[in-house]
Amino acid sequence: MATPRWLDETESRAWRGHLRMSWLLNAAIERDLLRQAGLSHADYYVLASLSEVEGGRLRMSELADGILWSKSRLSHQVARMEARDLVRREGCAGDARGTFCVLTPAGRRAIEEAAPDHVESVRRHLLDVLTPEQVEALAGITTTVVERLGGGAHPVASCPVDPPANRKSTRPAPA
Amino acid sequence: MATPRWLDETESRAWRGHLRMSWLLNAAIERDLLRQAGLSHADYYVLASLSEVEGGRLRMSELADGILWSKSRLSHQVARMEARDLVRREGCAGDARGTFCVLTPAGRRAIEEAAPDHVESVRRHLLDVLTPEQVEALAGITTTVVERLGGGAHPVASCPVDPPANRKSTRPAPA
DNA sequence: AAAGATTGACCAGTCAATCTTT
DNA sequence: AAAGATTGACTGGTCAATCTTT
Repeated sequence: MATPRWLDETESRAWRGHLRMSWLLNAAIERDLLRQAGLSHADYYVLASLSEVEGGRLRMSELADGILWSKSRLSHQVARMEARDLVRREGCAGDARGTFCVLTPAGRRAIEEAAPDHVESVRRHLLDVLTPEQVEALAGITTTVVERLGGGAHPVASCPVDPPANRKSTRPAPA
Repeated sequence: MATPRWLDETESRAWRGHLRMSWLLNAAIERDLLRQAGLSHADYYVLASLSEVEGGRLRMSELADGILWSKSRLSHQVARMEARDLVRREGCAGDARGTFCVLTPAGRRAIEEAAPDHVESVRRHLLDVLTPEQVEALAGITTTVVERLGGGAHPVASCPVDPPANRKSTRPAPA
């Protein structure tokens, strides 16, 4: 086995920095979300995904693929959310194996109320701290890495972290 | 409440990209580490931190601060690792409240064997996929964000993800 | 047998309570 | 009372097994 190519100083800052940043960023945003909206990040992912599609309904597997979760994890999560009346499960006509996960009115309300603060939180902790060039660089970096890691198979319902519905809303495209 | 400033396309790519990248990267590296060395990422953090300090020993609180964990989490983790003979706990002369976490010979061996593959893994999934400019940009971005998030209070024992000891080793500075 | 989904047992992490030493 | 650390109960996630429909 050849002698390993250890990380140089910049590489080390990039890797360790990434680890710390992920950890701290996640903690900060989770904290904000919980305090302001009573939602976990996981809740938000699910609600946001549903809010972005026509009818607020998605097959369990589509939803799971979209947010890169295992079916099992999603089942557990949805069970809990169902108990809180944020989503509801419905059988799937045509393919009796399938199950739809559907946004309830309360779920819709929850995500729409949560979104503005959440976006603000993401800005405060990440985007507004960086220069526009850095934001662009981050977009490029993550796109490249994600493609390589096979997350390139893009999510059915786009990603989970957006503001609410892009559809019926009168809001400017929130992307 | 003012109308929220939704994310534009680049911002959205940066934020969602970060989320996906973190998730996928963590999964890939954890998988490699487990397969190649039988260690979890958490194990690696602890072992790496210890391997980087004189004597392979650190107070529990210092160790916890270094890797941004709660004392509670570290206690549980160390208890499990102690059972596997990777670390050992020792009382602290002088301050009887304190506890040292000490690398065992087996623990030292484990981290030293794991490190080369781990570094290779980090390169394969992240660093080698990026241009040198991107690596530098990532270092800059993460440094900025981490400082803002207060993780700026730098770790006592540096960060957790390095190759083994920088000290007695004959290796070129790996950090 | 494969796809869609759920379940239960188990493991890891969090939170609040506790204990000891300073 | 504060600092250092541990413990136990609870929550969330993983893995393997299961069940139904295709």
